[in-house]
Amino acid sequence: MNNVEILIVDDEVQIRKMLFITLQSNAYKVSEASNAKDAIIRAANHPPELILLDLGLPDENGHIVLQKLREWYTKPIIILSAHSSEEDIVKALDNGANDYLVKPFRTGELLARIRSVLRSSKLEDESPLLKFGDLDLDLSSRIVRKKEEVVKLTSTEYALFSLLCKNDGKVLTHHYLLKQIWGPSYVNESQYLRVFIAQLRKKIEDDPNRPTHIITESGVGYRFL
Amino acid sequence: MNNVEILIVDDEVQIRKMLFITLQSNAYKVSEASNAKDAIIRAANHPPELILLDLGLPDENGHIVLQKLREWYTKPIIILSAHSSEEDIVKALDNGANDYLVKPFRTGELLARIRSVLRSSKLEDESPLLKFGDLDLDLSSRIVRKKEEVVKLTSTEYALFSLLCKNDGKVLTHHYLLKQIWGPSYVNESQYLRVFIAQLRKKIEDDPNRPTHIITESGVGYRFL
DNA sequence: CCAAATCTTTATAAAATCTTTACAACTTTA
DNA sequence: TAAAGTTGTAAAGATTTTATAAAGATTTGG
Repeated sequence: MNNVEILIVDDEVQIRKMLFITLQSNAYKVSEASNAKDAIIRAANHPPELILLDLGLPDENGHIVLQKLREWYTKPIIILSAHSSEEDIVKALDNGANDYLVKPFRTGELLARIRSVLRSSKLEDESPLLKFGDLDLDLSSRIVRKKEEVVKLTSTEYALFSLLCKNDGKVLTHHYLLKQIWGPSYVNESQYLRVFIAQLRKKIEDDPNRPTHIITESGVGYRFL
Repeated sequence: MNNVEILIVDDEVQIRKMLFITLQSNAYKVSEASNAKDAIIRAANHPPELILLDLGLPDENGHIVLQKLREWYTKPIIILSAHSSEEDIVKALDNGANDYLVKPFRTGELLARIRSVLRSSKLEDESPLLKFGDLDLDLSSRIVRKKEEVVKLTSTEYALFSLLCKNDGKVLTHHYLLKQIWGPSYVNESQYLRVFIAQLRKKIEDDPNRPTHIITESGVGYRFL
């Protein structure tokens, strides 16, 4: 489950069911509405990341529903419609729809279009943040924190630290670390590693003499916890 | 003329001509490329607001062209293709295309889809006033203030400053900054960056010798706070 | 066209980082 | 537990990277 919620708005039960299964099996969180009124209430109460909107609703014209939603809802809306007339398509897009798919559509294409609009609507919300006890590593902004305090690392120290973090729990061999950080021709320069591990421990361990994060596996390599 | 520039990439002269007329009569500024190489050069030299990309180019596979563009080009790309297979559509959308239209398409729909992607791409970078301590940046009027006083920046200085502001907190690499500000062929001219960073610091830092806003990440790049 | 502004290039100083050395401390193994 | 092998640490030296000023080249605006 990637925690992205999608609201399906369609009056036909079979289509809702089909969409529900498709989306859920692709790790989306799904909610449903079968008419315009319900759709607007649900969207308002618990705004989803994306709305799939059928234009042919029983209680209100789909274009009106779209306009009402767009008065305040800024996230993507994809139209699903049985009508393929240019007039409908242009009107929907100009009313703020992000995409328009004509029924029947191919599920692969629907999923790709969902990924596409979600991608471009994604501002900066998710920065992959790794947490290890009192240590945080933000990969996108390249920031390491210890107890909320930013720790200043040189580029080599950061490369080593992030590599250890990305493989937390695993033992990384000297050979592997040297190859990844310094390159294949440095695989025998174990002393580099010792110097940099010591520097890292000084910066991130409470007591560098009794490390709890960077563990030595004698004769093999290091492990990050 | 609304000053929005669109780059048409298609090898067929008739289609280019048709698109040119359609777009120009709808107040877009239009440039053209008839092959992959030319397209990439044009997009790099003078990045348009949107690219219409035909997948069937003579000199290179369209999907590859799309990938190459997406390495650095962040604005919308709409694919125009004679192929309607689900495989092509999904692949293009997952490679970063914002929309996919199958030829022959209706011009009204094309224009509506152009408006749609331009609209959502505009939403992203519109946060009128950015504030960072004693610094203000108004993106729409291009005005920078330090303690209410307007700071006069040259266009290159402004480009650099606003790029840093828009990514505050993150480390931006030399490579990235050079590519964004000066273009892909300047990625090794690190000295430019040093000169302009120094000029910016003179203008916006209280003490340029002890910068608090533009932070050097040695060996990597710069970070704005 | 000229003058001012801006950008590019060069030179050099300063700072930060990396590499190497020497030796101390720890682990493993017999 | 002693010897051998491995790892840790500090600090000096070497190298790389960055900062800055200023001169030359180019562009821009009047």
